[in-house]
Amino acid sequence: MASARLSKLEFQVMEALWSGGELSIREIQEEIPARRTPAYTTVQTTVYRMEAKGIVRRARKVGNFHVFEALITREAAQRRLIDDLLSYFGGRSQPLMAHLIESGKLSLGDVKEAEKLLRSHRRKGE
Amino acid sequence: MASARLSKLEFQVMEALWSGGELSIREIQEEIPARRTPAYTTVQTTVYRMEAKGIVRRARKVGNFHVFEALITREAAQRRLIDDLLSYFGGRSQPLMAHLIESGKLSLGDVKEAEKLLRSHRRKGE
DNA sequence: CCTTCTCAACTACACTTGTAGTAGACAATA
DNA sequence: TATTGTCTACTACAAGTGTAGTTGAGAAGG
Repeated sequence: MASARLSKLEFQVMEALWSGGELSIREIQEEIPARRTPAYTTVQTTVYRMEAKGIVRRARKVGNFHVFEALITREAAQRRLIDDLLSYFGGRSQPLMAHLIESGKLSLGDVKEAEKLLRSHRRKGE
Repeated sequence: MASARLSKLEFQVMEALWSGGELSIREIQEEIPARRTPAYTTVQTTVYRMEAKGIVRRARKVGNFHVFEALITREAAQRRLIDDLLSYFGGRSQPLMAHLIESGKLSLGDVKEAEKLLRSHRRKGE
């Protein structure tokens, strides 16, 4: 139940559910923004597998179709993703930062904002 | 040739090669810091697959064993890893930063250093 | 009511990755 | 030289994931 590692497609399914609340397979499929949209049954298989893993659940049945809902939060999933990445770097975030900066993916504004966030976070304790 | 996605174990193999230069399978295996060290043949299989993918190469033969070397740089591999992660966040690094801060993985010192790095990076242009 | 559409449920398959065993060649050593 | 250890090369296999087809049931529309 902790959080579970999500594959790319699974993450996209979750993204749809986090944004859209309770959705049918069809709705999830339509929500997936991929250039090449996966077939309905591809999404269906993935959702079923996620159900087996306990990361989504059938919320209710509407007519002849089911409506699914997320069982883990976006924050937990994102954190898991990041922790996995960090494990490649021995848990240190410095190499990560360095790369973001070098490849121009981090602006001075981003850093400023991070700093502000960090200060307020520290004020709150923990 | 670009960079290729590396799995965890593959990354550990590369880590050994990046640090140690040219190594035999045995040496790579011994270098892998995992709590539970994989069997010799597990490492061997992985290295062979990496060879097929063109990310390592047999540098030379010493006695009856081969010595392998890395064909991609640590920087390229790390960048690929990070880009893959960012693709989960729509390419934006802000959510990443926020998580790092919230989970206490980013200190004020880290941010300060990032800022410094960013400024000097910008001075150099690009 | 008959036809058509849409789902659910199941099955299938290929590829990647972690995992490791086996057979045979070769080297080192007693 | 006979024995023992170490490598290479090959084979095997299960889990996870992306991919999608088939079959049958039920809804919707004419």
